[in-house]
Amino acid sequence: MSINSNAPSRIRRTPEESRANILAAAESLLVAHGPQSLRLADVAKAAGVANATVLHHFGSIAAVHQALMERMIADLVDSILSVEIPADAPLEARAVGLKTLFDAFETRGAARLAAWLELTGETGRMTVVREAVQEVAQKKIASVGIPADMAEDMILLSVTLAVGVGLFGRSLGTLIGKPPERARELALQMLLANIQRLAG
Amino acid sequence: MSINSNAPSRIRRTPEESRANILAAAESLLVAHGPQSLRLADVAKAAGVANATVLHHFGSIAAVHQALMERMIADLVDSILSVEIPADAPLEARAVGLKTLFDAFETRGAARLAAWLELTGETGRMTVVREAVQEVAQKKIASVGIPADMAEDMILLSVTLAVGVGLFGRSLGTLIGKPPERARELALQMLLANIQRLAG
DNA sequence: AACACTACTGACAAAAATGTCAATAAACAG
DNA sequence: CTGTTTATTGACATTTTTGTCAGTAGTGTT
Repeated sequence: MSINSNAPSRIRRTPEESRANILAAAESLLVAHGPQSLRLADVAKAAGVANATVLHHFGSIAAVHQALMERMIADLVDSILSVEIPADAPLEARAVGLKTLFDAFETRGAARLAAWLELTGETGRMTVVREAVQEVAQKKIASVGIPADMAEDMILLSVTLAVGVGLFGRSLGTLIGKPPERARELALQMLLANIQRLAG
Repeated sequence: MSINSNAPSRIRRTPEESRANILAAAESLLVAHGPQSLRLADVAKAAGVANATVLHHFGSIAAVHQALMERMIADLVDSILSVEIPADAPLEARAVGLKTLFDAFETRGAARLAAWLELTGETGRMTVVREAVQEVAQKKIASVGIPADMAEDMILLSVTLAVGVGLFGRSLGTLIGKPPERARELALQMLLANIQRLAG
């Protein structure tokens, strides 16, 4: 009846794999249960390793938090920079680009990351995001003929709204008896109409 | 040299005063330093009482959290219900009403409360808000001639955006090199333009 | 096969946070 | 002034969470 009699009693990973595994577990905990569930024991359990293993790779639970913030911010910056706006089709193209940006922030993970950073006062960590946003504003949106200044305003507005939608859209929608995606729909409609009003 | 020789060495309050004092301290902690600073010792220190005093009045620190949520939600509901829309002046009146609603949620305290509830999964507590929102949608906005359905959409959108602004507006604005109030300005502009587009 | 390296772990120690309790003192009634 | 009530508190106990350490077990090398 012995199954896998020669299976290793421990999984041994490279340090990079281990760190990645632990951070992935922590991220899903953050998204599913909030920051208060990022305790050492919870993270270790979710990652399927012993408490001591987490400390072996990160030194402290606070270091896990920091690494998680940085990892999620890096992901966010990547998706911001992936915004592409073809130079030919004018208005629809802008809409698509802004929608990509919106999507990047409206992701449950990103919205919760932002809330976490804000509530813990770690806003300073997001300076990386600033550079990404400015690059998109200047190089990509401006190339379509919108002044960088106005582009930055649009992005500021989009991101604020996107995070709001990502954090509260679903629960707020169902709270007042609407389908969960309603807030998202309305937000995108308003945002696109706003582009037309300002730049159209 | 003895100053106030017969001053009481302890302050003795009524139970209601004590609870109010503690909750006020907790609220300012929440707004200034986030939910993770709502520890027993921190709350007691901020309120100027001993740890045991907090427990005497609330039984547990979790009960303090619950009471704080309920108090802040009640305040929020009050300010929602204070939305008044005079029946005569049509469009500007709608704008003023929506702005009041926006302000109620954009308050730093309310936005942080919402984020706190969301991150801790206590969304269910906000059913009281639902009733307030629906009352405003039906009785007050609808009386100006906008269908309750559309009014609810507008409110959903306003609240989502307002919370986003309240939470991230300032730090996000300064992050990308704008004045801190910029996000708020832009949000209100867009919201009002949206009213005109849909109902004007 | 023997060895070195180190990721991994359980058992334990330390620290932090929460909660208990008996004693104290403010307010008030008689 | 005396007694009763109870909000308040310091000292202590308990629980929770984090961190340490010495030993174990995979993986690659000789």
